[in-house]
Amino acid sequence: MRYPEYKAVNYAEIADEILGFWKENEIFEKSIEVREGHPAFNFYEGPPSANGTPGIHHVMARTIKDIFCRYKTLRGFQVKRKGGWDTHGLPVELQVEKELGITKDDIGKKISVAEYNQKCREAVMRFTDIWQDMTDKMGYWVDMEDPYITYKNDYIESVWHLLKKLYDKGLLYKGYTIQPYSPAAGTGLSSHELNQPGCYRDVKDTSLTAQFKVIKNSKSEFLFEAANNGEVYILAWTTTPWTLPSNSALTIGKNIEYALVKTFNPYTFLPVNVVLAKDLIGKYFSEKGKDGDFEGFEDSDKKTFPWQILTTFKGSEIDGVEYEQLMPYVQPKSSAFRVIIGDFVTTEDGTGVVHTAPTFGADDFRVAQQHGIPAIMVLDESGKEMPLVDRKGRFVAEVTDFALEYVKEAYYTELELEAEKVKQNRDKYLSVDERIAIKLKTENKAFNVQKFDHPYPHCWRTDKPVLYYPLDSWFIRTTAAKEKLVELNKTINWQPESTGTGRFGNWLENLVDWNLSRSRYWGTPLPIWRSEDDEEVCIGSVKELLDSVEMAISSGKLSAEQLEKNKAFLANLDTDKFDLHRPYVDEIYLVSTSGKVMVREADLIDVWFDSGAMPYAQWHYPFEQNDTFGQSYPADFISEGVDQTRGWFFTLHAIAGLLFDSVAFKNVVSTGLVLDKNGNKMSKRLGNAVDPFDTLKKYGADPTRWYMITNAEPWDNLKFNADGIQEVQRKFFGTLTNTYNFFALYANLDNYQVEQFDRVPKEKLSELDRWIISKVFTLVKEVGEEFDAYNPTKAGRLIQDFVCDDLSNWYVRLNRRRFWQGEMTEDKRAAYQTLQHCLAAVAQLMSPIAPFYGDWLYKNLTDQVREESIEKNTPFKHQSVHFTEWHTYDEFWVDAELEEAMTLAQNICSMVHALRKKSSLKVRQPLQKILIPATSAKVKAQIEHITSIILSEVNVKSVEFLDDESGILKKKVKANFKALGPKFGKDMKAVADTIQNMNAEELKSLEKTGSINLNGFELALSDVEILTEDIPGWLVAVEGGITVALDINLSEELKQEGIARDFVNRIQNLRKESGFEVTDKIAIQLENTNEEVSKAVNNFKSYISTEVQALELEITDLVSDAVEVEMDEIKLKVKIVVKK
RNA sequence: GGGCUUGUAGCUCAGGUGGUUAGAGCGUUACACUGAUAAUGUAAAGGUCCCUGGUUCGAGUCCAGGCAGGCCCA
Repeated sequence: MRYPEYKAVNYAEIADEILGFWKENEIFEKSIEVREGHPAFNFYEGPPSANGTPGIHHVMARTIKDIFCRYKTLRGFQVKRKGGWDTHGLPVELQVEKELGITKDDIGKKISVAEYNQKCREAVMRFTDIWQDMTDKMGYWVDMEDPYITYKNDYIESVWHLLKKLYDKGLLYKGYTIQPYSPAAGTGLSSHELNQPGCYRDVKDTSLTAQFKVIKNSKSEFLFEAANNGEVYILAWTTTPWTLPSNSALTIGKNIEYALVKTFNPYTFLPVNVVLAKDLIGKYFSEKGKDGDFEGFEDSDKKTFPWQILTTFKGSEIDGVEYEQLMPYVQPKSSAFRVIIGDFVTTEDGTGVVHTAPTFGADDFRVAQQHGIPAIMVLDESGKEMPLVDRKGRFVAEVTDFALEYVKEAYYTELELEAEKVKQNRDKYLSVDERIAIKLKTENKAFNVQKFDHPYPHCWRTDKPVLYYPLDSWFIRTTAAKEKLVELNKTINWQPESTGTGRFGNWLENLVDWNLSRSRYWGTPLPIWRSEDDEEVCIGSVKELLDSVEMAISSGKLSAEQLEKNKAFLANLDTDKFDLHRPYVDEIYLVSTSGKVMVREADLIDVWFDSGAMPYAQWHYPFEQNDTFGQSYPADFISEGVDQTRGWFFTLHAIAGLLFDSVAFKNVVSTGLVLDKNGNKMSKRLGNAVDPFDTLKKYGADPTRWYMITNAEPWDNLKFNADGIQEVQRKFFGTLTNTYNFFALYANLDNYQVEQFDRVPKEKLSELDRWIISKVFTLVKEVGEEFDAYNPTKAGRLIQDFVCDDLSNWYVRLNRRRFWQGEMTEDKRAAYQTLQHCLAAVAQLMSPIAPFYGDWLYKNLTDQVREESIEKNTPFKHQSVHFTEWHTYDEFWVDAELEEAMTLAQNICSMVHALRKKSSLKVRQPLQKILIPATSAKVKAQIEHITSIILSEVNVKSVEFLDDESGILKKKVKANFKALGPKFGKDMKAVADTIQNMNAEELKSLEKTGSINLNGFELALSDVEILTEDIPGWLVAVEGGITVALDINLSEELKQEGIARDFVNRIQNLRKESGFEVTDKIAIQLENTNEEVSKAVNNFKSYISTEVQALELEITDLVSDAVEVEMDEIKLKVKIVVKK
């Protein structure tokens, strides 16, 4: 047997078998070797973290990566893919803490930093085996033998090198971010700590709506005009009045509707004009006072405040309007006090205007930075900038009225409160907030003051309220390169495009500096050492570090203990204890040029920097393998989830743009989420997560991959439903396997072997052969285009449609006879060659998506000619489909006319089937003819080409064309709106009516001359569609401009043939039931029970005999041991025996 | 709250540049085929194209505003 035949296939077993073949023969390694010397296609693997087990979404993500790497290999590129592991970061720490039952506070107490980090190091690689296993089983090719690992010293060294380069360019600096801070504990809190239960508590604070006085200039003029040159104020609300001395901007929403309202200040009763969001007017003004009496207010009881809307406008119209500083204790360094636009402004409470103090709010800080607004700062005793509140939570001396007072009452002890009360000379202590409110009220700067209940975060250690406070942080000055990053992004091919222009593009447009600092333990340490006098050094390599340590040791400036620590560090050099992590690097003491001791800045860096550094650090650039780096940079292709847009995609882009003036990747596919079948997010907690191993085992990798890719475009979310995989199995893989089996069955019987040289020439192929080959070439072209455009979904769907519709359902079905009948003729060889060609092409085209099955199919088809092919250097010389070169595209074989004609044939057959159905004429009953009105010479010619196909498919004797002159045709005319639209526009209805009512004469004239003028409309032939229909006495179907009429009259001859065919059918069934071999010859005896049947059998004796391979066919009066067979209403008695 | 994205048949999805009758597969129902047969074919039923406005002779498609789901950010 040349071609393996399969009874039932199990796709998981195929995958296992091929996986074994790959491993044994090192197919992956060879797929790279065979492209040695070819151009490289660079792929970067985004490192997963192995501290958790892989999920089904990883199968999805990795399938995408695999597809394009395999595709590019087929296209002749060498595609190296180095794997990697992301090993640092908070999730690892949290996992370790959970396992050890400790919290961050215990680190350094219950467990040493060294032990803790050791635990992290172990935990993070714990599941690598499982990952490896999944990688194998899903058929993802990536080099896991020699992956990059972000915690390795070499990797860290490369990261340090990059940081140093940034430092040298002045792009790495120490600044601050606004973080939750507990003045009582003197420490910052992570958002994780803030989310502990019980941290948010309801408190009653003084809330204040302040009046910010607008300065009149060109931007604000329209407000003053509307206010008749009265004073204009912008209202802004805050629950933290103590931040008002630090105000430097007002933030509004660009699309929010604001109003200018004329009224009186409720405390000073002075006339004012105030700006606030229109939707919030109801919160400040009573309905009673609307358009009230302004004149009489002075003399009224002043309980009802009249108000009136003077004008309304969008936020964008007051963008940039300037105002006077509200509490001018400290002046900013540059121009401030402007209205700016922010995306976080709401109209849920307040005034729709946010008082912005960059030192005390994260939003405030960000939006101020984006708009170049300075923070209000003072200098401390050492000359460093600090906010108006110190680290203990007290106002600085410059805020004279409240100097050294705590901004929150809760920070005072009982005793201190008592003392303050005395100092204030009041019955009751009034908080800073309350006294600020009083002060502003008297200055005509407060519009509303009231108590306000709201949840506020508290420190879990001290139970005292938290402040949002600027804390030291290291930053990368990404804003300095914003323009460049935006420009570079425009050269990247994003799939889908909207992620690049929208999500990523907008992110770049609103870029803020990258906060690199993390106050943690397990991560890449920031390689910066600082002295107390702010002398600092950034270390860019291990050698530099060692040199610096040596210098420090010999400087004589270190204490005995420091000296000892340094020596201990050096002692570990060249041992496996040498480690660039904490705590070891913390125990290194360097000495500055001026002779001061420098200690390491305690921060770790953002893990995203680790992964963004992989193009360089994976090769230990620039310390090793600089050539490899150079050749593999930048990446041609990367792919990760869309959630990485601001993660890995950004960090790759930022580092490349800042340091290398380059993109890091040229093409990127961002993939959507894998949801459960109901569209819910998968989570282990909810138990709706799909286990990838179960899925791969149950359905096989190929159908799973195929399903994921063809069901939805990868950037859409996928509703994962295993039923869908089953459908793919049945529909696509089942059909393809059947088609192969069909080929194998007959090829083996005929002893047919793939012919690579002696191809039957094109002109000797049948129409169907030429058609399917034309289809294959078209398919090759289109699939290639889709893969090139990084759209695997469309590629897969094209392949699937070809296999199911064109190859199996049309080509094979219509050609079965050629395979099973007769000797090996040229025509039969042509059929084998054609089918083999199609199957081999499909094996290759599908192999990027279904790598196991593609290889399996390829091997089944070609293993037998491997040696000969190697000898003669032909395409099938390759051991695996993954080494082959992409199917050539040759116009010579493409015949668009024929493809069109065949579509016509398919439509006509479908219509005839429908007609038969209507009159219950089964296909076995031959009919005399079909009539097709030939509306054009072209259609007629096309149909003539494929007549025989139609006739045999629908079992009709002949096709006749009807031409115009016959007079049988009734024509109908329809408007062609597409053509008429541009010509007649508004008159469309009238024109359509005119066309509808055209009479036969007019239509004839239009057809003859090509134009006609009706009701003043000049119509061309192309402006209408002419249809024919209704042929009296015939069954007629009309579809897409083609009309088919079926003659349903049955002659005696046709009836008999129908019976003969039925008879053949029953005999074939009998053969099969009796278990005869396909090749067995038989003898038939039929009992003469029905005259009509006997007559038909007699008349069609030779036809029947050929069909059922009967050597004898006898009709007798009595057949012993006959079997009873039903044929419609007739009961037959027949007997068949094998005849040797 | 902002950015991006999705919404078409019971389910999963197609529907360049607007064109009057919106398609496919699965599922359902009916029928057919029976030398690919634990396959296969044909047909039918099934639609408020998320909603409301607008532009247009004409909107699933373009515009505006909503609603609902998702992701990221806050």
